[in-house]
Amino acid sequence: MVSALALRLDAFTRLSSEDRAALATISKTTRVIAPRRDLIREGEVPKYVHLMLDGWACRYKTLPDGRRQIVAFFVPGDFCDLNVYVLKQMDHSIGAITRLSVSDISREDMDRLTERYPRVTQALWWEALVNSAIQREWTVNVGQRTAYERLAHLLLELHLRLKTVGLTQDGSCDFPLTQTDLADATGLTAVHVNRTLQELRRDNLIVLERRRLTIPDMRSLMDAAMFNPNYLHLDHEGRHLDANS
Amino acid sequence: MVSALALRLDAFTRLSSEDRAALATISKTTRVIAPRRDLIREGEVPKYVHLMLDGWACRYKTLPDGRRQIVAFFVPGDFCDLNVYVLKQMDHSIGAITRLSVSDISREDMDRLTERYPRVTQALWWEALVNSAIQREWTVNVGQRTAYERLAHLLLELHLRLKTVGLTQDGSCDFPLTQTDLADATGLTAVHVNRTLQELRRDNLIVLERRRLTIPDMRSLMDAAMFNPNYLHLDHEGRHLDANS
DNA sequence: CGTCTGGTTGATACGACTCAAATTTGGTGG
DNA sequence: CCACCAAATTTGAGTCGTATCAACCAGACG
Repeated sequence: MVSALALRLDAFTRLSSEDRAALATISKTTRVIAPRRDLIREGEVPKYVHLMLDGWACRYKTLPDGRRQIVAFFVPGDFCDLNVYVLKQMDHSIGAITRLSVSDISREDMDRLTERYPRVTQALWWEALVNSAIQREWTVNVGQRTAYERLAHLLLELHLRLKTVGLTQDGSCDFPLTQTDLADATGLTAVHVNRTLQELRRDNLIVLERRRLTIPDMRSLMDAAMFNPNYLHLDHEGRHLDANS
Repeated sequence: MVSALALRLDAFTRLSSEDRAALATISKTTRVIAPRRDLIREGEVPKYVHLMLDGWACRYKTLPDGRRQIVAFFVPGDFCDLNVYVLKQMDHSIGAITRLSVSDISREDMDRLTERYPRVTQALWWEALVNSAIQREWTVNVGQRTAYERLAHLLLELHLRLKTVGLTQDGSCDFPLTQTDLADATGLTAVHVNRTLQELRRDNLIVLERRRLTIPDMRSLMDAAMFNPNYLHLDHEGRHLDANS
């Protein structure tokens, strides 16, 4: 049995069999979290790197008066918190969207790995830098795009990310986010998200019902969203999937 | 003469004299860039890590129709592009705000350093993770805060960051951004930035004139902005400055 | 001095928000 | 299998924050 960690890292750097053997020795603990529960909260001290095995989660921040912004979504295969490396305390929370299964990797295990296996370090850098790039694109999204473009962009990003981990079937994928989740992620209200999704449906850009998203025509949705996939940096060695089609 | 790189890294990890000696052997080339010129553009291949020695710069992204979002500001002491490490091409551009002087560090020099000096690696991780944290806060800023809070928050962040590198005098600092820059960074229009700055002035929260910013009362401005400095992670070893007062 | 960039002001328009209620969906227990 | 409930979605009406467009002004600079 190949560890989930190895599977993940293998996607973007070429691990040697020695690398893979080393990886198999760690990340044995799998934890299950109920939907809508927090994995960790702002202010707490991070102890583990979390590797998402199944389910969706989000990173979010709240303002003193209760306003909430989701700043990232996590889907299976994502690393949750490289912060453990250096930062003393969490500046945000991580919450489960669906029922979640995660693998907790201790700081010690991480250190042991990276000291000995440069490719693992390389992979972690990739993960951190791509996450930064995604975060930048989100800033652009809420800063410049209209509600219509913004939602189109977010749906596309999630679909593409799911595709790279094999979680799409033709143009469709599971989509457990509520309209309130989408609102918190885009900086819109749930009411406006609702009306805007209706527009996207009317224009035949998306089919979204019963927790399932279908994108009938990737090209048109990309145009509507002004979506440029370059920020996902899918063009690294070890990546076999194509961002388009 | 201590290299700029050493000075920077020393701020958040404790470098040994051996570390410092190694650092002195690199980063000798200093480059000067004219104001409002680009250092590097989206689509180009990153070749160097840039260390900002003097002046201000910004990271920005543009949409096909010309809309522009500034996603980060760089002040002296900041690293511009750790991307060189793994990513194949730039997904954004970096432009000079003022006349700039930067130190270009080649990928090879970086690799040589990090392989031999773990503390340097540690420092780079810190840099990358804090940049991510700042990016998240920017997403919150444009996603949730009103124009008034948003500008207050941005001005505070920049002031605090300048303070940590010794570029403030009591409550004031140089402030070369135009209202158009502020607009691009906050997702507002220049006109609205103008009116909102007037409000902040009227409320005695800021003095901003002739490229100089003064914050008469840090506490009140922080309240107005709902500013929580935790995301800047100033509480690491090696950091002597206090975030408050 | 004329030109240019950055800042300021006014009038008007619109995208997104608010509040409130109705409807649908999905899960649960009898 | 149906009744019930809570959560999620949808609809409507009215408001507001911010955008737009168009001048105008001030200082910097050649």
